Amino acid sequence: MAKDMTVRTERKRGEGVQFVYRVLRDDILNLVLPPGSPIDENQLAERLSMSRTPIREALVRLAGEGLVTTLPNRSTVVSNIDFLDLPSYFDALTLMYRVTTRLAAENRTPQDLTQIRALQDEYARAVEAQDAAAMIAVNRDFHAAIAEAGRNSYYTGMFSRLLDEGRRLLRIYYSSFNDQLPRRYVEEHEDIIAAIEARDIPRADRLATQHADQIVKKLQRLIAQDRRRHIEL
Amino acid sequence: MAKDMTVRTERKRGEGVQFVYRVLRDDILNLVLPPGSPIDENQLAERLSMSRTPIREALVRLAGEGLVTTLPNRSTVVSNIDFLDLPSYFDALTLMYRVTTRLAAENRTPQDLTQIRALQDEYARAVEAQDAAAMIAVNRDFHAAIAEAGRNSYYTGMFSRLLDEGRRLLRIYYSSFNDQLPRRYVEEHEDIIAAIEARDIPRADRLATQHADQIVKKLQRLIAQDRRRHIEL
DNA sequence: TGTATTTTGCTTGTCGACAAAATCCATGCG
DNA sequence: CGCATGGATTTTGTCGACAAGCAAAATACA
Repeated sequence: MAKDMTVRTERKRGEGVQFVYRVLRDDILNLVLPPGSPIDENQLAERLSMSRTPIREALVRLAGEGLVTTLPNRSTVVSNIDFLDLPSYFDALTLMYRVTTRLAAENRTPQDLTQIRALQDEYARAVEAQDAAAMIAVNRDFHAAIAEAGRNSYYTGMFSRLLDEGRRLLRIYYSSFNDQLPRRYVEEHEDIIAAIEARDIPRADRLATQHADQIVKKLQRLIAQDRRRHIEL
Repeated sequence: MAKDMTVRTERKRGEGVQFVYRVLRDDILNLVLPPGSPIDENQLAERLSMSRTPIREALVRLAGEGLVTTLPNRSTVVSNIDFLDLPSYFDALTLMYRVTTRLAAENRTPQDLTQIRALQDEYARAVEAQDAAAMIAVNRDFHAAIAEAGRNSYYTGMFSRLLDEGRRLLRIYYSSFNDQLPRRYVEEHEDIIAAIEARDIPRADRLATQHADQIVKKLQRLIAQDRRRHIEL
């Protein structure tokens, strides 16, 4: 029989929605709920032992972020990853990589640098441990920290959303990860940090562009492979 | 006595949330509800003659877009415009002006051009009529249409949100509008359209940058004036 | 008179219930 | 045998109710 997923924690008033939101968000980004999965409100309400109202509010939030799609009068489902739109996604991602890294080189404080370095260390450990899930999550946080150092809340907001969206994509294609690329990413991160520390804006821009291209190309290759496999079945 | 604001339209099931959302959004963007206004759920529920549930869902959506702020266990209020963050805003706006216009020059179809021209005509009419509200709204749609022509849904999404946010700012400072600048904007729009039609990407980029700088500088001047006025009181 | 504390009133967060809509399923017809 | 029809069931959208939480009013006290 399946594991009992019921969660019956005592929660303070007001924390309910946030709790549901986080649970669902994590499950979606980690592909525990793969794209297309229907989300049953009643079932969730029972599982988390709360009423449907907070569940619905969490779903509305997720829908606002595009992680979930509500079909009127029909079930809400985990949003699909639109593969036709991937070139646009890569384009936007590369642009945000560039502008956030540039701004970081311009505005970083010493505190920002220590924070960024800490995440870089964590990333290196994840690579050493061949822990793909951790690599994906920490990589996200690493670049989010760089964006923070740029001190532009609009960019950090946009970029965070793009990176979250990307987590699902990476999860699909980087699930088994045993080549030498991650190590290369570690080195590229080091270079980026150096440029940010040196306040060398053009170099930061160049490195960020290269790094983004690197990742995008790798993903495109993996996706192309995957496509071919599907066709040849 | 105040006008009776009660709205008692028969609405189909499922349209309730969208209705509230649109009413509130319009009121917020048009400063009918100025920043800081508290939004009372009960009052709204009575005014729109529906229960609090759909109202809350609409508020959650608006909170997700940053247009309202929910203080836990306290009233939700219309989000303030963060004047300290304005340089960041202008920066992000300029960037999005550039990339969307570039992409439009690259990918526009004839249909896109007719759509853009239609909005440009509408804008010119608004300028002629000295209708500031219409100018602001149509200007938004004009640039959104250019973004659409660029065929990158991530950019259009980001840009739309920035433009909406900007509507409030423009509303504050462009409420009385009687100088020669709007006419200049019309001309600049014309030039941008020409560059997009000619698929001249560098020129489109340059013109978009100039146009954005123009608007940003004007706003900064108005804001600086306003600041001084406040201080001198 | 001024400050600390209780009370009161109002607003929000959550709940269970109900009705409209959609889906499912069995039956009947071509 | 396939497809349409219609009722039963599930699921969503909305409602009214109620308790927890906060702010201001009222009270007690120095």
